[in-house]
Amino acid sequence: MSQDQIKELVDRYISLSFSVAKKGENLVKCQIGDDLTNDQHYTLRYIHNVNVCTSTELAEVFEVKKSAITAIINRLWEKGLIQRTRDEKDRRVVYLTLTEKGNMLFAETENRIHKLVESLINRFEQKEIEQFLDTYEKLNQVLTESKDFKVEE
Amino acid sequence: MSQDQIKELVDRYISLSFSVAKKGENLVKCQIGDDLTNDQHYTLRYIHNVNVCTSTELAEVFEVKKSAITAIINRLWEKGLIQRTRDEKDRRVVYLTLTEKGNMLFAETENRIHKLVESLINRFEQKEIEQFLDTYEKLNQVLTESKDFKVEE
DNA sequence: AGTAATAGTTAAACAGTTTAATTATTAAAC
DNA sequence: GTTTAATAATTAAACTGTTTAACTATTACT
Repeated sequence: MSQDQIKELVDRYISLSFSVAKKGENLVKCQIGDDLTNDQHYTLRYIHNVNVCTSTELAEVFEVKKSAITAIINRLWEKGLIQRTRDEKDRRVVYLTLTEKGNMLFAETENRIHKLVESLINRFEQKEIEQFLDTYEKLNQVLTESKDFKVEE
Repeated sequence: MSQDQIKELVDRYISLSFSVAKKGENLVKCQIGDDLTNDQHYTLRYIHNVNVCTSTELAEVFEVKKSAITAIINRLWEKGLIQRTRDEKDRRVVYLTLTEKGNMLFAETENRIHKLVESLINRFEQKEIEQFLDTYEKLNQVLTESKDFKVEE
């Protein structure tokens, strides 16, 4: 691959990833409505998937500081969507789970997002999506491995 | 495509897009350093590409309200990276351009991001990237057309 | 001339973020 | 065993980015 070809691919990727991220976020926000923010929904999704977790775990997964998690969990807790339970063995630990209300709201919201994504996916051939997702998955892996990428001077 | 197949593809896409976005943002942030935020860099990139623009144009492109643009432009202006010039014909309009300093900082930062993305892209076959970007581009188009998607009840 | 619309800003309020300090608890060292 | 480390979570202050609503200045319409 020549330098020019690489530069062109890099440029294309950078502007596409920016544009797709912005537009995707906005569309998701429309589906979620006013009860939750996107980040709050993502948080509910994670807890829903793992069933139980801690702030430390969320901070690692979302790659933010624990105090950022405390803030977001506080807001979900104030809305009655999340339960905090202290570990009786190790009383430093607080387990996070969804309340009944949290589960309901998540299910509703997730359903709308599913319908949105389904309507997007239906615009493609199955084969094309699968290829796309395969590369996307690989990209996700490469991003994980590049976590400590440094430009050599 | 069966319902289950669709559901699986949708699930895969949702979690991947979330994960890739988060990790990508974090990697970019590492390259940008402490002089700029990601959004500030994106703003500089847009102005750099079009050379001259207005707040209204930025608000449309970024899909945010104009007051959000005022805030971000103020911060870039305070750092001496952006120039504001009133239109002499229509004195309501303010043209935004990069200052010398803005151009320099953008070039430096963009260069580091380019090297990052290049290192990512090099992990793939050229053919695979091109296919991926083609679908990504189509997705971007579909997202634009879906701007007013509503779930039918 | 008088009313609409447009471009941009300001102010208040909120979500999400970081850094630094703090509390409570457990683990390790000696 | 007591003291020192480390860990889990929270709090407080500060900042960025966002929206809504009100406002200023200017231009366009009728």
